Amino acid sequence: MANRKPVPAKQVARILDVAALAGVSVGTASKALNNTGQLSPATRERVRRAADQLGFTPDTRGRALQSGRTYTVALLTTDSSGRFSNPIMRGVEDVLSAGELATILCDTRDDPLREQHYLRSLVARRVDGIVVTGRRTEPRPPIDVPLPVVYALAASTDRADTSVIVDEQQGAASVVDHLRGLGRTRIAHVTGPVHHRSAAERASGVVDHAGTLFAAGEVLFGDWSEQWGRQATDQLLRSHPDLDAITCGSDQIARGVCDRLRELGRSVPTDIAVTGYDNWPVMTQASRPPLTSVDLQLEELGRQSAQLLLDAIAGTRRYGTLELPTRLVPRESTLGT
Amino acid sequence: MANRKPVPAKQVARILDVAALAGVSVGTASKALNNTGQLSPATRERVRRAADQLGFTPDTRGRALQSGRTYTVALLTTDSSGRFSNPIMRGVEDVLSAGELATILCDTRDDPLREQHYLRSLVARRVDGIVVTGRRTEPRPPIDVPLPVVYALAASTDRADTSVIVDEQQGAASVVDHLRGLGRTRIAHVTGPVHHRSAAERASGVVDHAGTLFAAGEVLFGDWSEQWGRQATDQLLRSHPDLDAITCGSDQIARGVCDRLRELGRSVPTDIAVTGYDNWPVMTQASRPPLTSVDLQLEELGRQSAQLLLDAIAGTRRYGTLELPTRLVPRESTLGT
DNA sequence: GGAAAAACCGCAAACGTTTTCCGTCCTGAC
DNA sequence: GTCAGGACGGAAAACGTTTGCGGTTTTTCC
Repeated sequence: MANRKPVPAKQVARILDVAALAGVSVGTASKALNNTGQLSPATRERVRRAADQLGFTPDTRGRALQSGRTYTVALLTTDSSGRFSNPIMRGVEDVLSAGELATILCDTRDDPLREQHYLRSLVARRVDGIVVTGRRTEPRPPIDVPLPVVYALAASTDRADTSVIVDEQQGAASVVDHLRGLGRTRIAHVTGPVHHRSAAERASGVVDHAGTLFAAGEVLFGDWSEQWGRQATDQLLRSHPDLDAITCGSDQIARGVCDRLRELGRSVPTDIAVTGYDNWPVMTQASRPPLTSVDLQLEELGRQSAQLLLDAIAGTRRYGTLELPTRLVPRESTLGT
Repeated sequence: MANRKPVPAKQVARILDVAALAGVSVGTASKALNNTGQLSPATRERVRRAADQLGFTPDTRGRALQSGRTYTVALLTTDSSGRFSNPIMRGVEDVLSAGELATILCDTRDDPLREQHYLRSLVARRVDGIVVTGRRTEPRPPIDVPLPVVYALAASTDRADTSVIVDEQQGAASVVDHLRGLGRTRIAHVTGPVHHRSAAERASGVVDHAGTLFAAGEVLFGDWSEQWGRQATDQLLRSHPDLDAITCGSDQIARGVCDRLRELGRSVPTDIAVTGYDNWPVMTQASRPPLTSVDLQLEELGRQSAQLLLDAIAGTRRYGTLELPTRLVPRESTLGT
């Protein structure tokens, strides 16, 4: 880590250089490379050769200025951990990179000042559109920019905005259906803080869909930790010793439940089946036994969001909220070995 | 999700509009807004007012074309999970967003074709520079672009390139020092695959630095799972029943070790102290007891990388590899309660 | 062989900035 | 009253591309 040298001034080829080498005008060169206008096949080929020879790549800055589009979109997220925004980002990129769009990542860290800063910067850059996402599913106030926007995972509070979210009720229902199919008839539910929208929705989904199969009196709200899963297990077994299934609002809670049941000598799933939620591999795989869980299909959510954003950019905007289905992933914690 | 309306044609103000409103030429307007040239305070103020009134934000496209810089850099990563690249990204953003630079995220998913695709796109965009990172620490082949590049976490195989990596040896040594300070004298090490560079480096760091305190005969290589941690614990207790500390190459392994020790009725840390590595909160916090671990300081690594990239862009490039220190985070698994 | 039509290609404007250079006006000194 | 110099602001080029229009050449047809 010592010596310093000046960076050599790299000269990249411009279309002017290509045109000169091919012996044509820049306009002609442009047409040749973009397969537009009417040119003889011979000149087209000659220009292409020249471009190859010089390693020419058209400067998107010029193109952006001319076309009015930057072929850039931004992902604005509050989820620093990336637990949720990473899969969404992958889905978004999937769709966008096919269309030669690039994605700028802006992590607001839940700081309104940072958010404002980023928005100004993005508007200055004339990005083609913005995908807004978060780590929680509570609806959020819309952002105020003269650009197409799609809200992913957390809907906009303005119902007229375009939002794509997860159908939590359906996810919870699929868990209940799964357990019913396995003959379970006395179901409980343990989840996170009552004021978390996802906790509340998953809980009501389970309770509503289970009907008389819900045998635990009430849902146990706590936090998203394994610790709480263990504690809740004790509570449940004391108040309702005859349970044969415990559904959880997250994989962490479910893992705590499994751990505690094992410590108490109760077999999962023979005595009691356990289900998680989120399908977080690091939890579902490491749990003993591995957890049946609900996959949020966030990559698909990202893809859909990106597609809607592209539509909005193209001028055909869809208004309102789109709810996407989840996918149940059965594992040993309900199926056994 | 039904009706479709055409998006109204949003007209954003150009500097021409500002100039017209202020009654000056565009050149003058530019100077007024950028505090350059020599203008009377009165005109300067008049132009500013006009800009405010129109909500004018200068179009970075024009600026980029004129200045030769795009004020955009890319983070090229192979780490889809984001486990490592997320903190690095945060650090990078920290430094870059202060300079009004934006960060494009490119996830290659370990696919050389995708990587090529992204590189072409980035060169076409004339980004100012690229930070290359990965989820593993093995040195990687350099990328071939006419741009400043900094390699973060995984160094370039070309030693003349600029790389910023973690000093794994130092991290391992700090664990040993910690245990020695607590009076532990019979230390073992359990880690991941032998052909993983980070596993090998951490292992040799522990062995070399522990000297005669290393009492386990040899390092146990396996995989990065809790399962392996549990299994290795059995092996170790059989072969070396008198151990008083087990150091692990990852937090997952360490958690497995703790779980198994508890199942066997051995107290952590009274009987045996346990340490992890990576300081992954979801593991260190959830483990019983919480894990003493080594923090990789990835955010700092991101900041340093970004700073070196800025230097390179400015023309003062530093060649070679910079190794950053880690930070030991003591918790109950060595300290007790 | 001539005219009409088609094929081909160049010119110049346009996108939105910044910056250099130059002209005009004013001030003040002699 | 003239001139030098400074203060101020405008005109135009430059960045790199795309595209509409018009001009020139070639082909086609009678």
